[in-house]
Amino acid sequence: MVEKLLSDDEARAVLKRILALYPDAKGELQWDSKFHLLCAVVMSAQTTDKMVNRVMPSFSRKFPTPESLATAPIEEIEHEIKTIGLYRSKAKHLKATAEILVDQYHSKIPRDKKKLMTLPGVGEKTANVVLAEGYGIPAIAVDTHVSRISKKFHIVDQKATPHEVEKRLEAILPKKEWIKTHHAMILFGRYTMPARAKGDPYSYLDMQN
DNA sequence: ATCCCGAGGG
DNA sequence: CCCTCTGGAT
Repeated sequence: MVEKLLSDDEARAVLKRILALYPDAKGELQWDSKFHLLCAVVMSAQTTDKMVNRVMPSFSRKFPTPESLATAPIEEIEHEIKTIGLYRSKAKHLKATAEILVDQYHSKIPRDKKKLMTLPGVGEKTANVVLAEGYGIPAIAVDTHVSRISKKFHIVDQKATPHEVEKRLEAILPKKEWIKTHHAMILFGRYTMPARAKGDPYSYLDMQN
């Protein structure tokens, strides 16, 4: 069967309504430096940010700088983040990323999407979060919520990749709206229309179909 | 396509 | 018990 996608205007109307529900949405990850922001976002894969926030204070004290993380024993890093899941690969990626930051970037966090994406554990979604949250650079990070919401409302095809979702959203929204719409979609997906939500998606928008 | 993986909610 | 959580590497 053929899937009917929303027009640009229809998609904008849905997104505008989501934004109206969460006009002041912001990222909920807690961080005190761009380095710790990067670490927190790497950790947040397939994990709630509540769990990440729970380990970040101790993590940040133990590993205040890229140098301290790069030289730490892998077991020590694993121990700090064990409760967030996927901890072995995340610990390995975090240490390797810290080593690259020290060796190639003077321990600074690159302000560049392609450079960010060369870091172990950093893909397009993570890079976009760091750019948007850390540097205020317009970007739409496509996570499970953004992807799910975009598909439920047929803003994109059901088999669209995260990259395709990102390009579609960026094409229909003015850059000024990218970051706040992204945040609104996250909170809408987390609190209003979670993965187990059933029935007509528009009923969650309080909007006529 | 498969693996990584603990914690929380239903 | 089963599903999901601001994914990325192989």
